[in-house]
Formats: sequence, structure tokens, C-alpha cells
Amino acid sequence: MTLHTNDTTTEQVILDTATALFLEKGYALTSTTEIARIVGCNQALVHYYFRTKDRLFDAVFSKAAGIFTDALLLPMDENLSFEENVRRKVETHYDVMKSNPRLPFLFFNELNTNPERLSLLRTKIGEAPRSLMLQTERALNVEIEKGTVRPMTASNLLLTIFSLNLVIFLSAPVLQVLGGMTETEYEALVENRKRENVTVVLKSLRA
Amino acid sequence: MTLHTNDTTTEQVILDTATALFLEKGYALTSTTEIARIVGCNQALVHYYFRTKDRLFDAVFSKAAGIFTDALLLPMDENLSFEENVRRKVETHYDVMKSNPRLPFLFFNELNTNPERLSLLRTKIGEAPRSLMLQTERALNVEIEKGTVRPMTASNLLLTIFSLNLVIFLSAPVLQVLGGMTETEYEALVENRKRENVTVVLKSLRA
DNA sequence: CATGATATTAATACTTCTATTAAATATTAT
DNA sequence: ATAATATTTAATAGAAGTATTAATATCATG
Repeated sequence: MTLHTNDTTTEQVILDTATALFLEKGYALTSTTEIARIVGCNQALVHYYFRTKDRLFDAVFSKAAGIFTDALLLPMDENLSFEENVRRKVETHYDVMKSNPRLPFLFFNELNTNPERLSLLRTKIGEAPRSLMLQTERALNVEIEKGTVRPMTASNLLLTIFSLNLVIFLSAPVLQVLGGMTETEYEALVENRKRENVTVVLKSLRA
Repeated sequence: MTLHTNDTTTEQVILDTATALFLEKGYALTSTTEIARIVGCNQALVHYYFRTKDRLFDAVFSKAAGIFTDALLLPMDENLSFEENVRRKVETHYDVMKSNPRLPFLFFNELNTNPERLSLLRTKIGEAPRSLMLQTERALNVEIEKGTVRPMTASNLLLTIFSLNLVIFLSAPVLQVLGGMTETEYEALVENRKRENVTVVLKSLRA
């Protein structure tokens, strides 16, 4: 008997389960044994498809990292004002994070515990960060020369967007456990926070 | 032969080493065996002083968490303007993070992988978050009524400060591995970033 | 200096995890 | 139908980790 339905292969089920667990607890606290237990298959099967836990993680992580890094890559729309473009960038980035709220955790966790793994990631994402930076820089400089935006660097702007949009999702347990916030209160905050982040970013540009 | 010099007990050396390792790699990837190896003592000694890895971690973590949460607790100075008070809050918080750059990682990592552990933390830090919130709310509302600050909530303001000041330190590996930033470039960014964060926060308050 | 307390080590039981191998079973193609 | 191929399982080797216990060393003090 096969473990999978027709449209989802066993390999896919294993990958999905692994993804869920890695997102929940990170690499170190997830075992292939547990993955197998949840999938309902023999533990050797996990290794049959992915050989090592490391390779399985890479499969999960490179996809996750792709979503994560692409989230800021929305191209400028020449028909819109700079301000509108920035607003869109903040909002789409926020939306991607909101749909993948554990991504920031996995990303930071893994990069901080295991920076070596990430040389491969570097090649994978390639020129994306650099081109994002250049694109932002160009648009920003136009505005700065016009005097509509205060002098500032693209890296600072991007880092601000990045910071504001990530911490809210990294902080779910902090806010709930320490801040004594309920699940619903937290969800309300997440709702509210996108607008606030846009506001902060746009105001921060003012000359 | 004792392992420690006169002014540092063995227990302290073990605690310090454990702190360094937990900060570097988090709970899961640090073993009592490795701690002992680095200290240069028998592995049983780590358990002799701290009984379990969990209790050792708690000793490290509750101290770390204390620094982390206290960092925002600077009381308002009534002699200074609201703006100056906010500036000071951002700056002192940033400085604490800069002196303890691995704290944000440990904090978020542990709260995300192991939220249970943190119920004890909740009691430990007590009313601090609540009083911080109330204090900020009060000062903020005065300004909002005066019309010098746009309508906004204290939680959003604090979250903005928190976000801006943390991500720069969480991102060290991201920026170096992915952004292709050198150690020195990163340090320059850290230098520069405090002023930028103050600017962003203050501009974000404008009516 | 004898003795009780404290510190340290050696040895080891026990658990859990990763990875491999060989065998069994299911699937597919001819 | 059967041979080839793919999938799955059982069994297990081996590594590493946590925790405990009993034995030994060190130290302070009467």
C-alpha cells in the first residue's frame, strides 16, 4: 500500500512534514525519526528519499529562503510615484511575511546557528540583493536631488523596511508570553501593523 | 588541583563558558560535553554544579533576558522634552544591544523554539513590560493632545524602536553572507545605524 | 593531623539520533 | 506472467549526548 494519495507523492509528504517541523522548531530540534513518525512511515524512508537530514533541510531551506529574499524584489512601477512604490514594497513584503510567518524565525535562526550552510544560499540567490540595492539607490537619489526625500542611503531604507516587517512575526511568542497578549490581540496587532509600518517608512523619508 | 584562579570559581568559569556557547549556537546545539571540554574539566562537573543542562541554561538565560528586557526600561526624564526622551530611549536601547549583540538571537531563538520555558521568565520580569507600556502611553497621549505627535499607540511606538534596534544585530550573518558585506563594512553600518534609527523614530512621530 | 565537607574524576547506564544494509513488498513494463 | 524497478520496512551499527554513582583528591578547621 502506498502512503500517499495520487496527487501527493510520499516524497512530497515527507518534504511537507519536514518543512512544518523545521519551521516550528528549527533544524537542531527536528529529527528524521519524528518526521517519519508524523508521516506514518519508516524512518529509513526519509533517508531513502533525501539521504541525509542535511540535504532534506537544504531542500526545505532553499525554497524558504527563496520566498524570503524574493519578498523584497518587487520591481519599481515607473507609472507610480516614488512614494507609491515604497508603499507597495513595504506592503507586499509584509504580506509575504504574513503568509509565511515562521520564515523569519527559520531564516535568522539558521543563519545565526550555522552560517556555513549559507554559502550555497549565496550562490543560489545570486545578484538579487545587489540589484535590489542598485534599483533602490537609483530611485532614491532622484528624489533626494529633487529635495522630496531627505539624504539617506538605500541600505538604510531597505534595512528599515526589513526590520519593521520582520520583528512583528519574530515576536509572536515574546508578545504572547511576555507581553501577556492573547492570540486574538496578537492577530489584531498583525492586522494593524502593516499600515503603521508603511506610515513609519514614508514619514522617515520626509526631507 | 583546582581549575579556577582565586577570584573566579570553577562554577563561574562553567557559567561563563556556557553563556558564550549558548549565545553562539543556542540551546540545542550546545552540549554539556563541549562546555566541559572548553572549560577543561570533567563533564560530570557541569552537572555537579548545575544538575541539568536545562537549569544551566536557565541560569544563563534569565540573566540575558534581564538585560534584554531592562534595555527599554530607562525612565522618562521629566526635565527633557518628549522628543529628547524618545531619543534617549532609542539610543540607550541600541547601546545595550550593541554591547550584547548576540542577545537578540538567543532571545528570539529560544522563545521561538521553546516557548514553554518562558513562563518562568514571565514571572521573573513581572510588571516591567506593563509599566513601560503605561508610562509610554501617558507621555505619548500628552503630546498627541498637544498636536505635536500624530495619533498612535504606545505599543506601535515601542515595537518600532524594538524592531529597528534588533534586526541590525540579528542580521549580522545575513548581511555578511548574503549581502556580501565585510566585517568592517558591517561595523561601519552598526556605527551609522543608531543615528538612523533615532531619525526614523522621531520622524515617525511627526503629526 | 585527623576528619568532615567540598570539589573533581572515572566509569557507565540509558536514551536518542543518524545513517546504512539487506530483505520484503509493491509497482511497472514487457 | 514475470522480470526489472521502485518503494518500504526491519534490524542494527555507531556516535553523541545527558545524567547518575561511586571513588578519589583537596581543603579547611578544630
